[in-house]
Amino acid sequence: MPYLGMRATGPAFLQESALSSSSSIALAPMIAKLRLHAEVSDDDRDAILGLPYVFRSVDKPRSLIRNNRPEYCAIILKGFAFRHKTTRDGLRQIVSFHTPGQMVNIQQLFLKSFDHDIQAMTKCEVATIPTAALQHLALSRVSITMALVAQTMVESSIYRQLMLNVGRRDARARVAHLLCEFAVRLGDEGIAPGRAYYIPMTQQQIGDAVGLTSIHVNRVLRALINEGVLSKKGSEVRFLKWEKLQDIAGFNSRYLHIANLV
Amino acid sequence: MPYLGMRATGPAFLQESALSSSSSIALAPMIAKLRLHAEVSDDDRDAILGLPYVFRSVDKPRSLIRNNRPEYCAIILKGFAFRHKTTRDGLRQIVSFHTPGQMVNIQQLFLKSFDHDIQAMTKCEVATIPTAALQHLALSRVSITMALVAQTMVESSIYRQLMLNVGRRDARARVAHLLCEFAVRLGDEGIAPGRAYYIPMTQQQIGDAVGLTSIHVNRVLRALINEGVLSKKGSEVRFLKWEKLQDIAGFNSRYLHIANLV
DNA sequence: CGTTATCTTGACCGTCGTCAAACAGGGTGG
DNA sequence: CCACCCTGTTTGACGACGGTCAAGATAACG
Repeated sequence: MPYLGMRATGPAFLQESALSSSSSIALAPMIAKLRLHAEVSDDDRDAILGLPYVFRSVDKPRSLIRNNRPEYCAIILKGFAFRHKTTRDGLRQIVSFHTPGQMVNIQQLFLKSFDHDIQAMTKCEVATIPTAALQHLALSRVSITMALVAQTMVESSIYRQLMLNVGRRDARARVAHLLCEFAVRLGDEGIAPGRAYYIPMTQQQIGDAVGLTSIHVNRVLRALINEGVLSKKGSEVRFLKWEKLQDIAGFNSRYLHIANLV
Repeated sequence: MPYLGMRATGPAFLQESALSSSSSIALAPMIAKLRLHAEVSDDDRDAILGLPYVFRSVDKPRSLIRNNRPEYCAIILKGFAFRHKTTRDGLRQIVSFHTPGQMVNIQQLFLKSFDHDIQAMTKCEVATIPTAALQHLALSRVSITMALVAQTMVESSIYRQLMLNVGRRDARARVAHLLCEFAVRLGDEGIAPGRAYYIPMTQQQIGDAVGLTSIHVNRVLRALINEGVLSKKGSEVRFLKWEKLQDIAGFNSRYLHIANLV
């Protein structure tokens, strides 16, 4: 049975357990993310770190959230996840990717129903916070609400950019753009041509994100590799010609609203 | 020179003028929209109605906002507008449509830069509220903040749905889905087969919204009309076979989070 | 070491884009 | 009131980008 600071061992479900609110640094990634787009005072930080939560671990192909349990909000502490929707006949569209520190279902604080799903791309460590506690915090500390909202505003901006890609660019640019975004979101200090980035996406997932089949994603990636723009070994990607990749993608990081990049 | 409650006569720019905060019902559409997704108490309503604003009128192909003026937030009182981005080489993607009562640039309250544009689809009447006044209101009345955020959450949900359409459905379904969404957003009380809906979009705009060329949009619309699914005379659209249109689109209004529809 | 997921490649085909030209409609000015 | 735009719609011919199907090669994993 999971409890504060201890990994859940059973199936990847949130099991009932006593919640503690003693301050801990487990939620620190959340602070770091919030500070990318808003001011977070030390008081705010402490209030967040003092939130009650349950720690759990979710294995790869499983859902981070459960639609029938709106009373918990999930924060990724480690690993990657993606948000996706599906059509009636099973076609999937990935609409966003999530990295450590992000709260993946804030909308539960504001909307009644949850109409999509969030899956772990890698093994994930997740903190689950009771929605009620979060609501209380949001009401009592407006600055935290503002920071959370700023984060969702950035997510919206990323949605808009992805829409432009999927709707108006060709396959090559779409794939290149996705890689550019990942590179910038993962590497805080500029892109080094030789450095390896861990991008654990299957070609199927890339296709689902940019509206292509995995087969065509493969053709595009092969071409980029043959041209020496990037190299790839498993999930390790190296950006050999970063400028050229950005050019192919029509990429400009402005839409990510990362303060120290603008 | 525009002043409270009076139409601006000059070019469609916000001219400087004295701001009044005497309560007026001009902002009432905003209340109505907020109440679609959140509780708005009478006190909150009065606080919103008491906001200072400048009334102005924007003609069809012009921008509702000016990127260099983040100190004002715009609310549509009458008319339609759309939000769009463009690639380097001029390809346009419309990412959302906006109807009366919506604040089109709340993100200015949270993010520094504004990386896209909002244009009037029809002649629009707009109220422009000083960002500072709105910020003050948001800080002092958390419930209003919550209502505004709920609205942006719904907008995000619409983004995700559009992404699914553009990324994973064929042209026929995409166009049908766009029409379904408009019908539901415009008609509050269900879709009457004979009723005319005013949908003032060019086929070029439909294409820009769903990632198609205007030419192909035309082919799809022609087909739908020939099959008797809908009829169209100028901007007047009639949904003759509403069930069938929904079926073609794979449409389900859940993602719009309209309370009385769920 | 076997089993399964993922990647890779080729051949073929369809949806949708491109190009071009004609047509309708609504506003403006003579 | 008609001529004349300009914008938007409509249609056809043609081609390409990317999907589909199928099969084999690699890599991941228990």
